[in-house]
Amino acid sequence: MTSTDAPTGAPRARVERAALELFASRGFDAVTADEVADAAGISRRTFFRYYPTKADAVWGDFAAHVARLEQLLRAAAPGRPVLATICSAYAEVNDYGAADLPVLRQRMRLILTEPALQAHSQLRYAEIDRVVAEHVARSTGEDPAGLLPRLVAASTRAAATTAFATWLADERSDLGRELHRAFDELAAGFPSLGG
Amino acid sequence: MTSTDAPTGAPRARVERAALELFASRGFDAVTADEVADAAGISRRTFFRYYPTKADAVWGDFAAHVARLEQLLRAAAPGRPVLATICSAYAEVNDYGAADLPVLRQRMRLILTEPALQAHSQLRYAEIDRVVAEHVARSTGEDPAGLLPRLVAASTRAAATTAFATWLADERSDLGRELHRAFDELAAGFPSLGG
DNA sequence: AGGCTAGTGGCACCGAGTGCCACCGAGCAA
DNA sequence: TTGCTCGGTGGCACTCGGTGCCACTAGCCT
Repeated sequence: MTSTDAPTGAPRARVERAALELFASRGFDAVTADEVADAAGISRRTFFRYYPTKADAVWGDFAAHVARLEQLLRAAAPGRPVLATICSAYAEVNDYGAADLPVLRQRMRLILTEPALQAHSQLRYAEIDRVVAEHVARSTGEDPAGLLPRLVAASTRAAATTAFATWLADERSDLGRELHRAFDELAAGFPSLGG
Repeated sequence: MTSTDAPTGAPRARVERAALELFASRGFDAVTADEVADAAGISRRTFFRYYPTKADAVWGDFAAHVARLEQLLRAAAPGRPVLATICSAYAEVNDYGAADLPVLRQRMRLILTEPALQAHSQLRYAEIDRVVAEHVARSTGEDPAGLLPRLVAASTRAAATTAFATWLADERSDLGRELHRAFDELAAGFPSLGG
């Protein structure tokens, strides 16, 4: 992802790389938007035209991410268990090639550890939750705003972010495997808790 | 909660009421910190000494909230199922008298609908997650940073916020009942999903 | 009285975002 | 070539959240 050469794709990628690098080395709050803009060779004003927020520079083309997730969910086999479908969709959307993994790690480390980005992430997650809740609603015939669709969306997202966290903590782990471990626990009502 | 008369408790409560009222009527972003301070009869500078952030004025004494949750979890019967303990703790911490319910509704509506507050809430939730994860770690003998404690903390919090959302959507619903509905689904692996 | 302390307010500053306008370059018509 | 529009850019000034600093006041103690 984020490596498409759409019209004016190149400068955006430059900004994103500069931002990630600066934030990772000096901390999100300690880097001003001016510095990111300078490092990317554009003006501060243009930076805020590319990304509505300093935080948004960390998330690549997130709208495409969500769109892809939605596509996967819509294309899923109708008979398949809902949680399995959601797990596969999460796994596939986050299936990066080995070359892109370092950037993903850098990005996720920032999002999960920097308070400002942690806060901002809730707004991005809400878009994901909407898409997942709609899928659950389609699968069960319930209202997307009802308890079950919302709950499944929120819990699966919780599983996904938890998987990301444990994946980050272990340099050698595999993201897909962590996702499955988390979803398996969730789907079975946390059997590892015992009683 | 938040109705204790601790030293200098009164002015803080005035600020909180003014903030809640203004934010609810005109929207969080449309109200400046100056306006809240004026409405509460204090200076802007003092406002930011009471609350480190405009958003924090919406959450009452949240630290006490978390402390109470932690106490309940520590005092729980050791043999009891972990999820049941967590559900009870959430329910008890959020068990308000009828007189305080309107304020709670106002507060939660703001937190769940205003984007800026939605983002900020993630930082508060992280404190809750820490406490819950530690409880799970104590109960299972695992590392609090491991997958299971983190996952249970994140999923139960997801259940709680979902319960809040459905509670908000129905004027006549009972928060405790919504919490139990959500936790029951979660603990049983979402039986309502069917297969 | 003098002195200490806690709480307050005012002031100046930084940084994120935004609206506005001026500029520049590519295309296109005459 | 000249003149035109037009999308992308940069500069500028402004609002607002948040912070550091200092001066002031009210108690309170001896």
